[in-house]
Amino acid sequence: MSAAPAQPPTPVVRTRRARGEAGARRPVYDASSLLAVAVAEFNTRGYDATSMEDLSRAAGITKSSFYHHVSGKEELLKAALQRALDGLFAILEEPAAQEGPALRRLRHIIRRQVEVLTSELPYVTLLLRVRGNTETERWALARRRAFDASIASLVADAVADGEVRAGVEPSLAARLLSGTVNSIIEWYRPGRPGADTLPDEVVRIVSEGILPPP
Amino acid sequence: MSAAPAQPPTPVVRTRRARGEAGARRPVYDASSLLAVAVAEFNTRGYDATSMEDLSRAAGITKSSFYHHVSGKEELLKAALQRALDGLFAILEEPAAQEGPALRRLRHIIRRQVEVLTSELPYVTLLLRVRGNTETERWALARRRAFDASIASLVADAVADGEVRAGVEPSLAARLLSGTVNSIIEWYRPGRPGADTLPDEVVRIVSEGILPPP
DNA sequence: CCGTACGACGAACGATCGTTCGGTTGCTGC
DNA sequence: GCAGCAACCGAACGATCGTTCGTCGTACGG
Repeated sequence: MSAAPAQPPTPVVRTRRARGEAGARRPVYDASSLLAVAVAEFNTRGYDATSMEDLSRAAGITKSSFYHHVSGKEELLKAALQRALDGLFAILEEPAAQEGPALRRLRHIIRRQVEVLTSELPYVTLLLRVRGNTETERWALARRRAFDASIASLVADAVADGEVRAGVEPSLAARLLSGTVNSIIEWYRPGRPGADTLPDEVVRIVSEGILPPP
Repeated sequence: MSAAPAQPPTPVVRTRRARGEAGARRPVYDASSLLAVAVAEFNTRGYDATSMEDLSRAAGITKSSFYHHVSGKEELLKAALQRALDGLFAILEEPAAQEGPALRRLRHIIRRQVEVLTSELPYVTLLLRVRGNTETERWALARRRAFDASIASLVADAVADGEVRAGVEPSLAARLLSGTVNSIIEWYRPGRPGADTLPDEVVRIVSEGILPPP
């Protein structure tokens, strides 16, 4: 499997070994840097199609060495999904997401969701592709559904308050809203110009529409 | 792998054997019915996580029997992707997609794309999840990009004609447009009420927006 | 300058992968 | 009623999967 183009003997970005004040040594790879490498591989080949051999090769060490730092494949997945979910759920805890009229809260959440999608792109990408094969994946799916349900409930509130134009079924609007925002992971890549204006542009587009009304 | 909940010994829907007029026998399973079974499994577990054992069990026969009907796993994938791509590209050949002002053509294509997405749901779902690990997957990815490029070009034409409201960057609008439409596969399931009105609702929402302007 | 702890490594484990093969069964056309 | 063939099955193949283990080299604390 994973007949993807074999990458060249990837140069490894090692966090230089540093001595702690108490004399404790730090590993050459910290857990988060190996996680970043692994998530990048997961996203290009897909989680199931990525072997531990692929991961260790991308990190520049052998498979057995890789296991010296991580506990297993699924633990890597869980850590990545945890990070993505933490970023998303933290949005709901912000004051601007909890106070004020539903429509205003909704717009704030969408703007922040775009920001988290772009800043935590690899982790959220992995989250949005989970299928539910293992217990870890099912847990992530359930948490993700809970997040979407929060937004859907907010859309329903906005409709009930008369803040959203009539004729739009709330559940359909919420689904298309989430779908539109989440689709950003399919094309956004960090470092492109105008990335800082993206959140506002997205909020504007879901508000005004893409095409003009007929 | 594929620790997904083991389904009960699935009852098999066999197309009853029929004698052809010329005396040719038809197999108990025709190729398309086995393809449908396989694609359904691919979509629930993911292509890589689905084993040939899973497919044959879903069809109600053993793995070796399954190979009597199909030539291999990747051939199944290719046939499914072919069907999805054929459905999408056929839209571009319709007269209403080739004649008239860009905005009108665009709206027609979107409406038809929603229809194809729902009528060919399993196949399009598989197409939208392809990652590019094998030559077949890369071929499907390239064809899909060509389809998206056609729509993006049409959006650019509409903007150039002054038919789309100002302030929307054409490439961003096109990407969010495709993302919105494609996200339907994440939640649409056949047989739900109001399915026939979905295409028009989607066209309306991408035209008027989801939330009211601030 | 030595002892040790840790990072890296090769080899191998059982399991499962996609695929093949030879043989059995039961219906069909003649 | 017999020959033939399509459908089916059990068993096994080489490969690769995720994971484990014992060992080696070496940089660092003492």
